[in-house]
Amino acid sequence: MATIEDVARRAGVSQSTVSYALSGKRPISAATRTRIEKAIAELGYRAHAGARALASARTDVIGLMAPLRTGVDVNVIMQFVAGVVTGAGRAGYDVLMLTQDEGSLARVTSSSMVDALVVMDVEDDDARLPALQALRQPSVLIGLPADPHGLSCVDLDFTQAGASAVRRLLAAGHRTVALIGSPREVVDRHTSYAERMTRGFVGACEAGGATHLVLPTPASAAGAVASVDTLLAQLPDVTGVVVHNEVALPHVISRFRERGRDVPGEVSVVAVCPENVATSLPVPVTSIDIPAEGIGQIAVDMLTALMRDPSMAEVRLVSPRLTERGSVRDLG
Amino acid sequence: MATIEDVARRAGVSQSTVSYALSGKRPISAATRTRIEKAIAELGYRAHAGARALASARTDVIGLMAPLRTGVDVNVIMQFVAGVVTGAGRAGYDVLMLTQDEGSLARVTSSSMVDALVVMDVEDDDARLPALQALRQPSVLIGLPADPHGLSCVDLDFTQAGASAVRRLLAAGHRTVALIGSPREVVDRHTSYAERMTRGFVGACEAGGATHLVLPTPASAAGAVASVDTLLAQLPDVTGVVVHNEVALPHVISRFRERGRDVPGEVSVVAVCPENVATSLPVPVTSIDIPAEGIGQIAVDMLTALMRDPSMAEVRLVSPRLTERGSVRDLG
DNA sequence: ATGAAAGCGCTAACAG
DNA sequence: CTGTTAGCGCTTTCAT
Repeated sequence: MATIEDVARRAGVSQSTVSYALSGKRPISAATRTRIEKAIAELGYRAHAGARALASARTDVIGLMAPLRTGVDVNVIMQFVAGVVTGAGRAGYDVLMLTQDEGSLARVTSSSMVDALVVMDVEDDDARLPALQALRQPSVLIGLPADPHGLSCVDLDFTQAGASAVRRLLAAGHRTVALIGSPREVVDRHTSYAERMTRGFVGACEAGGATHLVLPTPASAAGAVASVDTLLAQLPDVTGVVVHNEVALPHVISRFRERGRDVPGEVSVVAVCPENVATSLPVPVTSIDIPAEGIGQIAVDMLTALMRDPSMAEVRLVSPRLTERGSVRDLG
Repeated sequence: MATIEDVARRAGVSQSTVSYALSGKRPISAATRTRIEKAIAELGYRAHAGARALASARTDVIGLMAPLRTGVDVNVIMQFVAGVVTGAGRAGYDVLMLTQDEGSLARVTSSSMVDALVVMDVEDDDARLPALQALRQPSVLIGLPADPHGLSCVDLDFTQAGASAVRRLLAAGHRTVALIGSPREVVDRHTSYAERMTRGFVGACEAGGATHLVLPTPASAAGAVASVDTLLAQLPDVTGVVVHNEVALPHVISRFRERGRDVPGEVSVVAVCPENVATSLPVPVTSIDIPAEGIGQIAVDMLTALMRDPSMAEVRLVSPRLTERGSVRDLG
């Protein structure tokens, strides 16, 4: 591998001139710049990342802690990851994947492997928050803990999403509604989005005087079937359902039909899921989009802002937008 | 951040002694070792990754090129990624996520950001192969190109899987069968697993004298419905179906039922998908498991072997295993 | 506008 | 068993 010294020699300049030509941190005459660029091209030179990191105390790498575990919706996760990776690429960063364990956080930060962190799957009272806050490197959470500890956060406003879905059903005249939500294990570890979704749902139901039921549901066809059956047993006159469980969604709809309740004839459905899921079902479903890829990119933007100015911490909640696709029937 | 020199001073030894104590590359007396460990603990010392990489020419980072694009099955992808990340963690490596573009490959290798590479979503005649082969860093492909170019490869033996699924149906007396396969765009770019699956399927059908049809199918409910309808139109007396499309699978089954063909009463199904997908459907499905996570880990094992001895290149095809779950009916 | 040179923190030869 | 020291390749002052 060619070094910066090889380039300098070939271009007939000093190392520092090459370095400055590369970084643009001081003016270089057009003639010199041309010779340097030529030498770089001829040698196929690329700065050694380790050497650069050692000298500059920057790695241009972002750590990404993503839940590679079950229960969470892999499809949504992948979209977040894709957003972070492409956003990072655009900003000149690479992405180091970290596992969920506490140890990897300390390891990559204290060995200076990463300049910053994106943390997903945040719990309401997340154990990692104090550690993150104490770090030299800035971090952005995808999710919203009960107490952000001064950390930057970004997420869809799930409270609003839950409320908005309910209000859509109420406006259509529905008075008995249910939430088919995240799997029990996700709820049990107080994952931020599940809590907020439930709060928004319940709050709007109570405000609107609607009879309601919340059903944590496994991310599987069998789980969806079981939840629908439970729902029909406990709330036989249910007419409106909010589904915040991408895997269950199609099976929820087909189970209602198997049980003789047409969608949207007898039961109206509002989903909270990525747009591509809502549109690729046999029947298009009215939904609130989870703009996962966009949020991933916003997370990176916030991170670069923080690296420029560490005082820029903020909480950003993306407002939900409901798209009509005809799966809600007006009882009016 | 504490440096190795801080540790050395505090322990009353030289830098190199600390370094050797850490690497275990030469014997250290118990007493010294204890003092060093104490100093490390007290200072919370961690070696600077960049400095280490510069001095040792190793980063302990593996690059992972995964398809964050549509068409491929995100669920399966995530399982591969999870396998690579956990396998890497176990072997003492971190994982750098790379996007699919040609450029990122050259960038991370020539700047010495990674020691080795795992490449997913390999196409039959993949454009990246010559570049990979020319690299200083070893690489392992998940998938099997037409010509491996001397590179290491690992994958499920999809040819066998396709053949085995067909033979199961033939053994049960089925004579008219179809393959509901990967999306058109995946097939069109000659993705290795899709090609091999089709070959195995068609080969076994021809060998067994079965009437057959191959239907590339979008990874969506709507796509599944369309494929079933097409199938019933073109091959009305079909009795056996092989499904190699995880997203479509549940919708294929329910569409058959909607069209009056019970599964497995009228139509038998063999799926090729991860085990958790086959078992979490309303009706368990006889399937050939794609051991994605295991293959990801094997890829890392092969990589560490290659780093020890670059001449260890090999192609490993994991033999498919069919698990009965009752979705194939014996026609006697 | 350019050069010389001092580190950045670690590893691994070389020397005992 | 331990210490001394020469780099690894780059960035960035300090000079000019």
